[in-house]
Amino acid sequence: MADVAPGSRVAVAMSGGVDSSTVAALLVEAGFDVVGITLQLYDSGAATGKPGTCCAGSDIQDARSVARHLGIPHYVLDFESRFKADVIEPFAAAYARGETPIPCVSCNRTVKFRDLLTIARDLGAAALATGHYARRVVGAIGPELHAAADASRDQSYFLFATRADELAYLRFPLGSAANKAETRAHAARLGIAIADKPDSQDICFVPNGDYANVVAKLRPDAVEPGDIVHVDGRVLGRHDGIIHFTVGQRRGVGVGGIDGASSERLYVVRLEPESRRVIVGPREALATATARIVGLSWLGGATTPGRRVAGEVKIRSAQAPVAAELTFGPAGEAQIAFAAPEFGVAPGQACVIYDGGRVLGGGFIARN
RNA sequence: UGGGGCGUAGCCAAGCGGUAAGGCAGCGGAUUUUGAUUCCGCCAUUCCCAGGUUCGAAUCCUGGCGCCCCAG
Repeated sequence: MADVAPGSRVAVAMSGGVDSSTVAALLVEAGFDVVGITLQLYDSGAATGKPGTCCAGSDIQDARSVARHLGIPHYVLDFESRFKADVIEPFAAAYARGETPIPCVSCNRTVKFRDLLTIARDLGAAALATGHYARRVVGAIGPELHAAADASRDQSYFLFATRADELAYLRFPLGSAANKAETRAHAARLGIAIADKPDSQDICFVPNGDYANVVAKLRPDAVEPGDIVHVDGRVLGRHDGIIHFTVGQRRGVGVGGIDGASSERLYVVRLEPESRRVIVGPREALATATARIVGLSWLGGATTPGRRVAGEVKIRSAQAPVAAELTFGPAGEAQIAFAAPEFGVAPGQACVIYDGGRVLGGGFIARN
């Protein structure tokens, strides 16, 4: 926050969780004119009783009481329709297409860093702070996005689509925290009642982790049963809809020990929405050397087609970066070549490329 | 109805007289602001059925029943 004038107004995106509540408290303590903003993103009734998610109904109450405790103004904005259009519907559409969406990225790039950010500006705030574990480092030509100091909590993967102009306005005060315990210690020290609240997990708008049920309601057409087919051609069984599967998945396929077949673990290798087939095979069948990414977002300089960039990539959040090379393709596209084969490269998921701890950019893994 | 083989958990399968391996699937948990992966734990008082031998049987014997293969 060093580059924000002391005492100036700062907006804080308060989800009602420990992290963003602590950010608000720390900024109040540091003397900023803090304004809390909480978004109502979906029907809170549907998620009632589901603790630990980032934006649930009860969390709005938590955010409100933290703001009251801190003595700061607090606004709750109804973003339900935008969230539905920009996050939930694309989420369902992706599953219907046989992809595995990553709603947190959609949410950050639209509802939070586009819409909420605009409102923060309208409120006269000099910056918008969030509770993300990522670092914003001011480099030679402007702010850069870096992984959090605590690699185990790093959330930069979910922020790869952040644009330079947005990054200029954003602040992530927790990015340099040593670990979550440090955040909780701050929360306790600053008298935040929810200092011990569990971490969020699962998709915030999906109660009980049953995302397929949410997809089914929005896209009943996408829930047609089909065959489960082995890569060698054998039909092993039936499934209840392609939306229940993701590339790389092992459990829940339900086709172990088929009629004398070898008792090897079977993974989902590919989804074929046209024929509604789920193709499964041994782990080796998942090995992938390259991936085409679309919807490229780039913070690392020129994107001239043919230009190559060596770095490390993540194709899922909870994974150590692995060596790879990116080659820019036509507008918005790039090709990734992994130094060693990757297993479980799922279309729809994000592929983020790093240079050391710095996020250069990323995109979404395309099918085929 | 001659010959041969086999019947162990949802599936595959070890065991060959000493008190039921393992794998797959499934279930539970840990991890995780996506989906997954991974890891940990659980999962046959019982071996097709009925008798018998034995201190002791899934393992040996007898008789059933059920499959499979070859030959008619």
